[in-house]
Amino acid sequence: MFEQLFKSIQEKVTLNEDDKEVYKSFFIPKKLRKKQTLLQEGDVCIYNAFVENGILRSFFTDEKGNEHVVQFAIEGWWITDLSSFLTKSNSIYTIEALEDCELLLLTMEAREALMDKIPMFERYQRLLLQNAYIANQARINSTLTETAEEKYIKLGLAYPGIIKRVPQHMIASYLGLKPETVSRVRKQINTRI
Amino acid sequence: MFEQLFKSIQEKVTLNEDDKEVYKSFFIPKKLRKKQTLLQEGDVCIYNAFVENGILRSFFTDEKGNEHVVQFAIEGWWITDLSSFLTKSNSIYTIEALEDCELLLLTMEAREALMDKIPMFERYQRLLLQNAYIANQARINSTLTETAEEKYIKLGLAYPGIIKRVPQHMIASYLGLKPETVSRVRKQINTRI
DNA sequence: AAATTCTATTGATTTAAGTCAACAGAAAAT
DNA sequence: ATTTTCTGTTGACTTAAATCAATAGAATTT
Repeated sequence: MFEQLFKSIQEKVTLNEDDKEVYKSFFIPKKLRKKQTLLQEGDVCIYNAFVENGILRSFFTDEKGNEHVVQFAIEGWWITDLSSFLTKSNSIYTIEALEDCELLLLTMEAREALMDKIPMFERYQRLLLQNAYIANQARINSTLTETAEEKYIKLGLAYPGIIKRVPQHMIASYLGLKPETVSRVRKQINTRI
Repeated sequence: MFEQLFKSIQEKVTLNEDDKEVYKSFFIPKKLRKKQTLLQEGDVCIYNAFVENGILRSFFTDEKGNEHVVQFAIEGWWITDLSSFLTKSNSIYTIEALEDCELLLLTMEAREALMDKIPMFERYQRLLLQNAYIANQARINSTLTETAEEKYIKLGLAYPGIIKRVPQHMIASYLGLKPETVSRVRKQINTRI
């Protein structure tokens, strides 16, 4: 159950056997069936979730009633509404399992206690946040400069696993495109090969 | 010279008089004239800059030769290319003064030493990063859901100081719009009043 | 003071992506 | 097994914003 988590931590900071037991005592294992939610729009996001297995998305609904996918998270990734989690404000996002999932959950209290006990965990968290910030910056640049086709191709290159496992209309939503547009982009790409 | 910095720190964490002297010894004061750059595309970004006075922008140039404004920074804000700064990679961004500026610069070594000496500075930095991450998330959502007019109006509401001090075509660039579009949006808004 | 560059506006036209609608195979639910 | 829902495709048409081009006042530079 903790393989992916320890792998992720070891990629960024040192991790010894004693630490592992501490980690095990702070995370809450949780299974989620496909279509079940970890967070509902309007609720406070009380968990920072690590994905051991499966895939989830976070999304919000705009005033016109359209859903917008904000993030996908597969094995080895974290997912939460950071704003709601940190400030205990009501979330505008829903986090939903797209497949059956195995998660490891961390409450704010557990997170802080863990940072106290294992300083390297604080560094790990900071590195994650830095990477997430840089990735978001790249995503903004992408939406501002690329055509529909470029966006789709780059996503496929960066995260082939996600494009294969997620319905196409959710990929479209993540890219800020309509399903019809993604369908046409794919057709276009295929006829060029 | 340090008023804005101390004000910013005090808004987030505790700050005593001894700390102030430590801070003063680590930051490098730097004046920049309008149009001078703190970072040139292709160079490694070796400074994390705090703006005491003035206004700057960071931007990049895409393959088609179009400039895209990534960030503005006014008094009390930080600006850097975080990716280049952290990984010592060559930056794709240029950081340029839009007015004469007074900056306080922090090298990576000074930043780490400061975090060592003043643990509260690490917390302050983490809080800044969290806020920046949340703001970027909101910006992504905005570009995916809002019309040109909504983007312009919201920017004006959120940062009236920036819209007043920066040429309109840079506002357009920041919003992912063309100058002509912003001009038309403004006309539209005015005729409705 | 004159020349040059920068900035913003407006009009005419184009275009990338959106919208609306119909269809059909795949997957899930009963 | 057979409805029902989900998912992806395609065609016809619309639209928001981009593009191209001309203009002119403001700000800088010389």
